[in-house]
Amino acid sequence: MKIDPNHLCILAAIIDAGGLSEGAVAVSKSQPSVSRTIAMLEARLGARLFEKGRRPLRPTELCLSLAEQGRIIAQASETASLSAAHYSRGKSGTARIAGTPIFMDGVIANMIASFQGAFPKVTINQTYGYMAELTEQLTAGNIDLGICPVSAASVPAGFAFKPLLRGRNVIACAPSHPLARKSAFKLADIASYPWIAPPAGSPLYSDLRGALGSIGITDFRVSFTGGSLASILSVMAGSESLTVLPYSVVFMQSHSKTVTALPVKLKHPERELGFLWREDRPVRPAVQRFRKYLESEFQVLANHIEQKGRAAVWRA
Amino acid sequence: MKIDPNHLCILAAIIDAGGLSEGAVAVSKSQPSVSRTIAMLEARLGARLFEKGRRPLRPTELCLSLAEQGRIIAQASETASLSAAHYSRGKSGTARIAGTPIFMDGVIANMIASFQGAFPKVTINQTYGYMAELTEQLTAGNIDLGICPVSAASVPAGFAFKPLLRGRNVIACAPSHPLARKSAFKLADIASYPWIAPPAGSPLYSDLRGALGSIGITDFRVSFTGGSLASILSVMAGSESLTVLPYSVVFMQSHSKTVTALPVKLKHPERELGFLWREDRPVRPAVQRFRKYLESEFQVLANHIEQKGRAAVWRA
DNA sequence: AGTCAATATACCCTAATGTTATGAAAATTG
DNA sequence: CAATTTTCATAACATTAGGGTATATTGACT
Repeated sequence: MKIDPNHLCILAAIIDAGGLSEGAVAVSKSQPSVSRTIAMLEARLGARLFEKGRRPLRPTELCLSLAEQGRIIAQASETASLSAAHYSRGKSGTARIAGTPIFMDGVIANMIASFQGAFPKVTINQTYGYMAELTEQLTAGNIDLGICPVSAASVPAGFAFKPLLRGRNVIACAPSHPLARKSAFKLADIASYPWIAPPAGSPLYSDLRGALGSIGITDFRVSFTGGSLASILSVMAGSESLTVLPYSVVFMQSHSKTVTALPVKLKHPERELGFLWREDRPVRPAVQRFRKYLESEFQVLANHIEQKGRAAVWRA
Repeated sequence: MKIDPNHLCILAAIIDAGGLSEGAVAVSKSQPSVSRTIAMLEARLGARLFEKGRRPLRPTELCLSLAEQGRIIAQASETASLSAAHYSRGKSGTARIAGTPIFMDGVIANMIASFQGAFPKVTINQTYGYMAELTEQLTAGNIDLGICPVSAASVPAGFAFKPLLRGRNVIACAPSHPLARKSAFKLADIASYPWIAPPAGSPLYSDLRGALGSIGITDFRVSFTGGSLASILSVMAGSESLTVLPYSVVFMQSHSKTVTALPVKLKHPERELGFLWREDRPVRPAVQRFRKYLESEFQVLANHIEQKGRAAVWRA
């Protein structure tokens, strides 16, 4: 015979509360309702659950063993409620994000770290990809959110885009670089250093030529290409190489003193870094939470960048 | 928000069974019923439990974590059902019995042992007492069943009595006793040995005089009195003492070769050993089970006693 | 594209559960 | 020990969650 788990919970509540009336309050039901529920349970079980004619209701041994299970059930039910609440407030769950490697490594990774500090039960699933892969993965439902530089005009149909940071590229080098230590230098000097090119196919790669062209440099030597941010920084630290990086990336690395920006005004790309997602997909709470978190982080970051950048890089 | 434990069970069933329809079968409900239950749950949670528009129904992560609890609940519910079934079949629970010490130790204890072998989850709560205490304890609800010699006529109002064994007392002694080794002896010889008297107040004590009187012995020396069965047997084994015991007790001890009965025909008491209980009290299944068990054991015992007794004791 | 199998909806109905008012009985207290 | 209080049970009634059958809908597969 199957016993309704609810009834077992009520049983446990009565016993733990020390009385039918108190138990009724504990499960927020009326006293008669609980009384009748017990009576029906007894009838179905064909056994008494409380000794007859005792006013401080005394449970039988059967009742006690059933209440044991009732407690377990109440506990599980409570846990379920909590995890549902957690989930729908975005405090647990999974957010699957993907983005361009340089940004993910140079900017987002830091934010993920602090996000995880605040919401440790949210699992972040991070992968890499450029625009084409991102739209593909979003459509396939493999990721929830893309993060990449997009020119607002080129957002594909069916996708939503929320800009976070305007694109500002800078010429980056190691802090120990000869040019970084000069207060002033000629643009022509720049061209003589070896260049690190971002991974082929990345938006940065095309930015590189455009940016240098904008300051009259068309001829330069590429000494290293295709690496991740980590390898770019390593190469840069051990050489006199230059490269073009988003200022946000340089800024985020500034505390580690591995990279700095030269005070050269480049032509900035039309693109803005932002979120990309399919607008026809429901947004899971954890994703929503993560998005909001990054948005506020980026707002702070954007201010800092604007101030520091104006002072140190495009002061010209 | 409180989640109905039943719904969590259903969730678990669906996932474990690998489909809504199979899950419905698993919880023995119709498919539409389960479908609607899920839909309502989703509405209340404000979150999807299964991904929309996927035919082999795919659970969301929230669903999985809820199902986890559902499994716990199903398990607890199952356990509760089982323990209820066990209980109402008398396979678990408690039986509180009390009886006269000599019978409890000499006869019932053995039966309890075998009963416990058959029903290990039934707790037997054994205490001692004579008629007066038994009726008192029964009325107070401290015990479920009394076991003692009662003359059918003297059953108090409100009590029920079920006879198990007619009273047959014998003269008992150690197997090594001089009289036990003789094939024949005069009754007068008996009187010369020291006597062990049963505990004062016990029915046996009054039986002692009556029985010996019936064979013409009125003058005898009491060397030991008041002990339990164990002490009586010990004293008897180490001396040439005689005593009067129920033949059932002597019979049950026969395998241990610590006591034997002299072939003397005594006047048997009017009383019969039997169960005593209050007929206005509901009988718990475990008590019922125990009672039935003892009844059948006693039936067998009664036959054995009748045969063996006729052959060895009251053959005269 | 058509078929099949799985899930969702519509509809009706029963039974469980809730509420308030009230009765009964055990426990407590003067 | 009678009066009172506390606690539980019952009655009567309203509501609705939840069950079933029949049927529509929709992914998935050939």
